[in-house]
Amino acid sequence: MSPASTRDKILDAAQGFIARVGVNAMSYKHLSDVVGIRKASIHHHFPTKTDLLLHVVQRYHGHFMLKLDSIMADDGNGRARLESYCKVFEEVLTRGDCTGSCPLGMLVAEMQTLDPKVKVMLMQFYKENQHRLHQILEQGLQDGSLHFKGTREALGALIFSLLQGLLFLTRGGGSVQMFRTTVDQLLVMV
Amino acid sequence: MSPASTRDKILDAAQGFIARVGVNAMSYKHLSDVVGIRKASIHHHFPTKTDLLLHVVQRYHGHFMLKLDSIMADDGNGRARLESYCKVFEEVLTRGDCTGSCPLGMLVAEMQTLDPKVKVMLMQFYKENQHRLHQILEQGLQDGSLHFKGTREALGALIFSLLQGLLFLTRGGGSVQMFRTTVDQLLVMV
DNA sequence: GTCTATATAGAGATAGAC
DNA sequence: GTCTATCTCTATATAGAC
Repeated sequence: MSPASTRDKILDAAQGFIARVGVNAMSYKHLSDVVGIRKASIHHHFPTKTDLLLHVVQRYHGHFMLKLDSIMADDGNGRARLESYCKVFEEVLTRGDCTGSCPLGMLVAEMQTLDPKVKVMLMQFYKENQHRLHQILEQGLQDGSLHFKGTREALGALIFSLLQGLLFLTRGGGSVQMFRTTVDQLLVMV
Repeated sequence: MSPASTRDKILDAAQGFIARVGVNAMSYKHLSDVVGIRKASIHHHFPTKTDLLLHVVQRYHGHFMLKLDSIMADDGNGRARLESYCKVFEEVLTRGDCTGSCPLGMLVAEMQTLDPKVKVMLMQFYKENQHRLHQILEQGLQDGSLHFKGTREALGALIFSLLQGLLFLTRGGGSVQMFRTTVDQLLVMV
């Protein structure tokens, strides 16, 4: 891996804390301890917590969408793409120390305490996920690899809610195995 | 409604804050403002935040299970009971100022920052929900009102994750309507 | 049970030297 | 860019009077 800049180290640390304990339990002191520089130096890179948050969200959003775009570019029918989509969420769980969830999901949970600018970005994340899911589900209907009653919209909302909920609950005593089992259950139902 | 004791008012206020903003964004000052007594008086009833948390969880757990038990006592087939089960979650959303989610779901999200005693109670809540769901799904299979592939366990985990995830995401720009639509989608798939 | 007052620690943030 | 030092505010929690 390429040597990360201090700025990136801070973003990495912040993203990890948010995923594990949430924004409101993360402090500049915590970041300072992990990154190895003083609090004031963190403030040099990100003057306020909202600044930091905006950049964490933006970066994560970008990386996540790149992954989804690569799924959409792959060969494969709708079902294969839906499986890949779920796999992206599983990787969120298995990467790192396995205690985290999706940092943006965590921020949605704490949304009432955030700057409106962050809220807007979080809603955009939701919207773009829905868009990709609609495409995948539509394709699956067309190529006959997916079968379901109801609308793409409703099933898309169901799938995204399920995956985010799973990430939350898995940390409460759950395991990657439980995550997989539940996703498999979804896949036998479509 | 019966006149609530100060103790109950504190628990009500705490539960509301947890559901809306989480434990880590809730302070004794906030509670003091809502209940109308001083911080020190809150400490008289609940010396530490963990004490308060334990009682909030215990009370909510009790009330929730009473509701589920009344569902299990009603007449009705498996499908009707599953609909009632989902309705209990919808009521969490529509009650009060509509910005909250399940306080225990929120605590699960913040689990890494909590006292181990609270964690144990949260896992118990999950376990008992799973137990009720297994019963409902089994009954639905027996009486022919529900049809699904896979196991009761996997579908139970899916349903609970979905409902908790929905409560989280609905607050991020969602509505009760979206909650209902998604639950309806679940119900046409079983 | 509720109050005032206080202790102690930590938060986010800024000024200015190097 | 990083540091020391400091400001201001808020957090949890306790002591002791009424």
